[in-house]
Amino acid sequence: MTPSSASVAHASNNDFYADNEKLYVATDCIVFGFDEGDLKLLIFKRRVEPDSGIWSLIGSFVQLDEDVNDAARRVLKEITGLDEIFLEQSKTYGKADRDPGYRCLSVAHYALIRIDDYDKELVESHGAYWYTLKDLPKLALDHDQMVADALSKLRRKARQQPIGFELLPEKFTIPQLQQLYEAIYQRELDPRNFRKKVLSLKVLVKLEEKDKSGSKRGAFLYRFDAEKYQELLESGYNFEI
Amino acid sequence: MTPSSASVAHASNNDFYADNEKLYVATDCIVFGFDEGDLKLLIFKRRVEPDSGIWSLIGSFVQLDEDVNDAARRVLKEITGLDEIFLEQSKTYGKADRDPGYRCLSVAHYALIRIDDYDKELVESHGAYWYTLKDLPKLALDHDQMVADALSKLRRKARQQPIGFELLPEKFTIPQLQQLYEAIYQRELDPRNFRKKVLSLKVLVKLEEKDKSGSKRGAFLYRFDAEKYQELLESGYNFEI
DNA sequence: CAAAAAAACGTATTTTGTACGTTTAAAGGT
DNA sequence: ACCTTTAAACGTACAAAATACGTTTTTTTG
Repeated sequence: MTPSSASVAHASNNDFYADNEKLYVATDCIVFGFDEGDLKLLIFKRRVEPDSGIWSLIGSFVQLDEDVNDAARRVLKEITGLDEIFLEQSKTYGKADRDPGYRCLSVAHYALIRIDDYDKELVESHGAYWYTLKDLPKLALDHDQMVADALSKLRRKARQQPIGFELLPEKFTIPQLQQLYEAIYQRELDPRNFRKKVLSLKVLVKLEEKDKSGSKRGAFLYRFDAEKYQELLESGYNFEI
Repeated sequence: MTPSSASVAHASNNDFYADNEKLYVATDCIVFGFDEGDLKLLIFKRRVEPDSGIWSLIGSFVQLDEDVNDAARRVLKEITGLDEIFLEQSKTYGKADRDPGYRCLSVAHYALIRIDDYDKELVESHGAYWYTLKDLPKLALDHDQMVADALSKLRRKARQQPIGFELLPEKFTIPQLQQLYEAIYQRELDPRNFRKKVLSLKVLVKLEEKDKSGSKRGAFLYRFDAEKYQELLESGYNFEI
C-alpha cells in the first residue's frame, strides 16, 4: 500500500495522504486559433448548476490510468473533434487554495489549431465558443492567469520556431502570416521586412494561385515545406521575427 | 464530497476517482550549483531498503494543504538549509506508468544555488552529494529526463536574463562568469568578446580587490548591481551571450 | 631579467536588423 | 478607355550587433 519507489520515499518528511484525504489532478487546455486577423481562444460556458453561466477553459480530471498529456488530448478531441494537433504542456497550477472546497491541481496545456479544421457542431454542442483575446470575459478560478502564462509561452515559442504554421490553413498568403505574428506579438511589423525575413528562411513554397479576399490585387498563396521546416528546427535556428 | 467547481466539472467525461483509488503528487528538485569551473547537480543516494543504493533527485510528496511550489521550497530547505533561493517550476511528469506500483505524478522544479552557501553537514546527513553533470550516474525512474529538461530550461533562461549571478558567489571575476556560461552552454566563448558584452550591460561593479586563484596575474573581482540588474530585467532585455 | 600565461583593451569585418523608396497588379469610378 | 486607389512585391541605404582576431599589461616563475 505504501509507495516504495525511490522517487518519493526519500525526504525525511514523506507524509502520505491519510485514507480519507484525496488530491485531485485535472488538466485545462488553452486552445488558440487564428481567424479574421485575430488570435482567438476557445472557452466554454457552463449551462447547468452549479456554476451555471461561468466561463472557463476546457478541461477534465486526469484518470487514474491515463497519462496527463493524454488527458489533455482526450479533452481536445472531445470538444473539437480534432486529433494530432499541436499540444504542449504549459505550467502546473498547484496552490492549495486555488479551487475552493477541495484540493485540486491542474496541469495546463496549450494547443494551436487551424480554426477552419475543427468540428463546429461538436464545439457548440459543448457550449464552447471562440473569443478574441481582447474581448475575453473573466474566467473561473485561476484561468485568467493560465491564459496569460500560455500566451507568454506562445510568444516565446513563436520566436524559436515558425509556429505560425500550426495556426494557419494549409495555403496562406504572406500578409496573412504577418497578421498572425502581429496578433501574437501585439505589435505592428513592417510588411517589407517581414516578407524579406520570412522568405530568407526558405521554408515557404510559392503556389500559382492567388488569394483575392484580402485585397484587389490579391496575394500569392504559399504552403510550407515540411522537410525544410524540419531541418530548420533541428538546426536550432532562432526564428526571431 | 463531489467537486463542484467550474474548473473540472464540465467535460462530459469527468470521472472522479473511486473511493479506493488515489493519485499521489510529488515534487522533485533539480538543484544546480557551480564549482571549480563545472556545473554540478545535487543528487542523493538512498541508504535504506527498499531501493537502497539508487541515486535520485531530492523530492517529496506534496502535502494536502501545501502549495506545490512550497513543497519544493520545503525540500530544498530540508536538504540544503537554504531559504530564498532561485526556484522555478520546470515541468510536470505525468505518465501513468512512470512509477511502478502506484500512480504518482511529479512536478519538477529547478533551483540555482551558490555552492559555497549551502549547509554542508546537513546535505551530507541526508546522503546527498554534488555531481558534475558529465559524470552523473543513472538516476531512478524518469529523473534522467528531468535533468535533461531542466538543463535545457536553464539554457534558455540564461539567454533571457543574467542568471549566472544566482550561481556565483557575491564577488566573482569576469573569467569565472565566462566559465559558468561555458558550462551552461557547453561551448567555448571568446574571452575578449565575452568581456565586452558583459561589461556593456552595465550591471557589474568593479571592486578594488583581485582574485589570484585562477592565474598569476589575478583578475579583478566584481559584484553585480542589484538595482541595474532589476532595471535590465524589467526592460525585457535579452542577455544573449 | 627573460619567458610564460592570462587578463584587459582595442580594431576590423561580417552579419543582421531597421527604415523607407519604388514598381507592379488589379479593381472601381468617371 | 483611362485615371485613381490600394496593397503586394521588390529593392536599397543605413545602423546595430555579433564575430574574429591583434596588442598591451600585469604578474609569477625559472
